[in-house]
Amino acid sequence: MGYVCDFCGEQRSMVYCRSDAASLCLSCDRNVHSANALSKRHSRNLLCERCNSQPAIVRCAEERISLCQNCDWIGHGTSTSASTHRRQTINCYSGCPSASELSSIWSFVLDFPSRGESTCEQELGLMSIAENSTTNSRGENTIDQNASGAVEVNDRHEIAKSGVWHGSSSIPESSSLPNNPDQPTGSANTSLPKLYCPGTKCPVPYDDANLYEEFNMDEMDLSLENYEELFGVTLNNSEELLENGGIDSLFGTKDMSGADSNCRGAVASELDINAYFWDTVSFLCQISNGKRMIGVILKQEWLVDFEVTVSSVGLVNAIQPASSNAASADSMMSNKTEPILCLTEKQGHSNLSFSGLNVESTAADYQDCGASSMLLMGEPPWCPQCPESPFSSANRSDAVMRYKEKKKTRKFEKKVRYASRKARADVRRRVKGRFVKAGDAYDYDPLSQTRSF
DNA sequence: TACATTTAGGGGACCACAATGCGAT
DNA sequence: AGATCGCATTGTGGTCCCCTAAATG
Repeated sequence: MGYVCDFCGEQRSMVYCRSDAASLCLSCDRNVHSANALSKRHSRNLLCERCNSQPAIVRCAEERISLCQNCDWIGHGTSTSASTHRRQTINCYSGCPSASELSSIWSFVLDFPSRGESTCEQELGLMSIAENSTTNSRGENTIDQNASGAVEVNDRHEIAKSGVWHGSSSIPESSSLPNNPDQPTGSANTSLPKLYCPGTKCPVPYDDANLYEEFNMDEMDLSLENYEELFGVTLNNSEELLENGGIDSLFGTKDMSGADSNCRGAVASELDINAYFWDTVSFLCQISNGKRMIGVILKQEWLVDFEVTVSSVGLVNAIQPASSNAASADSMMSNKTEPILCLTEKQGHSNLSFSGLNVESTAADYQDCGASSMLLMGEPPWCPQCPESPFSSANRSDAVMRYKEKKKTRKFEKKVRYASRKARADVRRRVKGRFVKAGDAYDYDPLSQTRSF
């Protein structure tokens, strides 16, 4: 069962645009990405035919199916029989390629056995070249070009040229391959993620010391969507998070009954603290009434950010080592790799919501703690797990590997949550950058090449 | 070296309105 | 319990403006 186009909501989606974070049918892909020069530069790829949510990076010749990295690994990385399947790299593209262009990029593009019912394939052949196309003297549609004057096809050097490899091993990274003179420099999405086989095939063995060295809060993804991905456990119910030790067990904290009371001075009034981090997971927490604050501090760099972010609510004083405490500022700052869980509690009851899931929690769920005390303790962040903890070391290792993998492929492009809104904004007229009412005089029309005054 | 001025860069605010969320019916 | 309605909120991009840090005199 496929998914419908994010834009028209009617046609079956076939391509994925990372920039728009949208799955589009071919027709809408063309319409959306022909709007302006910038949108033409969006790198798109086929949609994974298995999960229908991620861009496909390989095509299995045996199964005749396009797969994203994850599905590829699931299908080929774990099965010895399937691991020998011939697979072909799927190149991404930008610009507004014609049907012939697309078929040249994806030789199999007109041969989707599992999508025969879709009308998009027909569109591929019938796709009209609209406003951006020209017709030559022979009445043939010419290929749309992007700002640089050419349809960009991003390949992956030699492996992409030959296009085929076998086995379950990782796709060779671009950097390990000879430079391809044809490769357009600076084109988007040229470095596809390295494939990992968690466990024995992981090219970088999990190493605790290395782990914390690699953590950099600056690169943390602030999305709770990572929960399942990172921990390998589905958070079916927010209560699960708070049961069995709740966040404490998740974070591997220990009893903080003897914690520095200075932390208790950190009180927020009405506030939303947006981000709480723990290693590979990040929480989006909303504190309903400022009764409780949770902070996780990983490294000095992030500590600074944390202070700045919530200084207005007084947490700075709480997480900074108090003068009365034996932990000096130096020791705090030198303890870069040790996360701190700082929980403050003003009242016994508060509402936490985790990404929309409201959680009723009681004071017993958390213990007051002191950041500086944590520092003194010097406990590693991954404290021994409770026996009943769902997060075994194996799961954790998997989570760490997933985190590392994601870290390598992470991009900091602006995420567009609603492609339809973006499309609307892209064509909306403005005055000095500001949207103006329809019908009002404007000085900038995104749809026109030149400004109108 | 200390201070004042200039320059460069970053980030937030602003705008309209369709999409979305959510409570009430 | 599900459907419908109506109101409030959200999110989108280009430009301007303010603030801070760095550079210069």
